[in-house]
Amino acid sequence: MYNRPGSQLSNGKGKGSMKQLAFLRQVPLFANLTNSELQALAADFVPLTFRQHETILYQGDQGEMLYLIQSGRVRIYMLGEEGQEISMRLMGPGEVFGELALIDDLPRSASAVAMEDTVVLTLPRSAYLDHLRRCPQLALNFMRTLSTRLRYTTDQAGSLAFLDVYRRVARKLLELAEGHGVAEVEGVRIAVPLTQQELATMVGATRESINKALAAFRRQGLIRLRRGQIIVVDSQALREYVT
Amino acid sequence: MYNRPGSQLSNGKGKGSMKQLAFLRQVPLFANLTNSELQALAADFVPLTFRQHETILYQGDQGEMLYLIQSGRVRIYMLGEEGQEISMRLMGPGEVFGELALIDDLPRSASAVAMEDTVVLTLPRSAYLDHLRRCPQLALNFMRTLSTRLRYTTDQAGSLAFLDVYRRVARKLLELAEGHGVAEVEGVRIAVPLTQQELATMVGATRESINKALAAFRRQGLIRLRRGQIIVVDSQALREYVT
DNA sequence: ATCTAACAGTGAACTCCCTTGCAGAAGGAG
DNA sequence: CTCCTTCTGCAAGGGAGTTCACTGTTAGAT
Repeated sequence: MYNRPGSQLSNGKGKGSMKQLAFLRQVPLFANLTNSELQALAADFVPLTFRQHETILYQGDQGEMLYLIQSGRVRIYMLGEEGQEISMRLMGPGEVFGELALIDDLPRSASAVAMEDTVVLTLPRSAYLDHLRRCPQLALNFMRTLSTRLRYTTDQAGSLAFLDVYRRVARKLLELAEGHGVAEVEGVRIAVPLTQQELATMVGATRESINKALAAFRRQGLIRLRRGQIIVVDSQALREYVT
Repeated sequence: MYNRPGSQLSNGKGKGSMKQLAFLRQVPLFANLTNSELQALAADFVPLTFRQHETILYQGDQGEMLYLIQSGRVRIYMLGEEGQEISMRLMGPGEVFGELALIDDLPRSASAVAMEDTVVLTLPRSAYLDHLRRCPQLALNFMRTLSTRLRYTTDQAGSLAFLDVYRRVARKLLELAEGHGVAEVEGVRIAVPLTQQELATMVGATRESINKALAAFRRQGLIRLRRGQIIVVDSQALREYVT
């Protein structure tokens, strides 16, 4: 775009475009795109803001948007027959959700809720398909994203089938520390406000079972607990526990 | 390459190409491709034959091939720490596996075994990537395939988390009847030789639990059992049971 | 400053399912 | 035909995890 003066970049949508572009460039889905491709994408994005605990999209709805998290955290979950939740994934900035419904045109398979105040960039279905058609690199990235997701989900199913609750909790803690952790003096703090109930939905167990597992890990000095906060002290020991 | 007349279609590999093309055309992954695109693909496929119970690929291996089932059935499964199996899916003619490793270059996440004598068409990684680049329709189809798989896997994880063994069995029976069933006088026969042990790995339970569930369903007249064969008599009642 | 709702911690009873163990039936190999 | 292996069918016992019931704690509202 820098070789096309007076671009549409500085129009209404494009506020803070330089920063925006820098952000988009580091999103895996948009890796290795040319400047003009990125700018074309950026022009179509519409930001939306959600408060903590607000629902972004509902399971069963028709899917018309792709969502990219700019800031905040989003939890994706499914609802069982009797209202039980199971969380499929927990996402942060740079991650994308809502893509499936765009491709196969089926209703949304899960709901999405903001865990904190969150800003998402939305891209309408038709625009996304357009870009996919025009930009082979984007298509390739998208396949890679889907592959990654597929491996992750498969893995999750595997751990539900193989592991007991304690191990599933340990595993999830490590995953959360890896993906949403910040290093501190005590250890790696999981930087998402997370109730035991929510953690329970992520490993497919009850809140009480999670409480027991966490208490055990705390007694062994593997983790430290604050209200709504978990600090992984000895990730090595946790890792060994899972094995 | 594909617009070069006197194509390499009728060379060594292309034996029975008319039939081959007809087969490829009905594979979802290759839907809506032009003749020349299909022929280009067909020229790169190499058929391989596997006997019943032979392993086609091993979890942990490096993935260099895409597999398309021409005839037979293939079961995909993962191995747990202590050698326990969990089956991820059961596939028949026209279905594709081994695609993930092609895209993200990671080791195979699961093993594949032939449930019957099976013929697969294999496509080398580089050839597939080539075709993906050249043929946008193929790329789109591939995304759709991945989407479908992702929904399926997510669903599986959900049922592991939500449902008890009886319901999981009922659900799996319906799915098998749908995907691999043949209509008969008694009901829909599941046309895959399937031991209770294998069924157990598909729902994440023990062989004994499966036996109990099947016996219960048989007593209620929902299914009929032969050795290695299951006939779904009352699929409606089964469906209601799951709910 | 107090009240209230949501969150965290724990124990007892119960339940589903796994484990263990065994016996009968069916199929393939010799 | 007979042996041996694999598959199927049960049942008692045990254990991991859920359900239920309750108390203590903390944040946020009034």
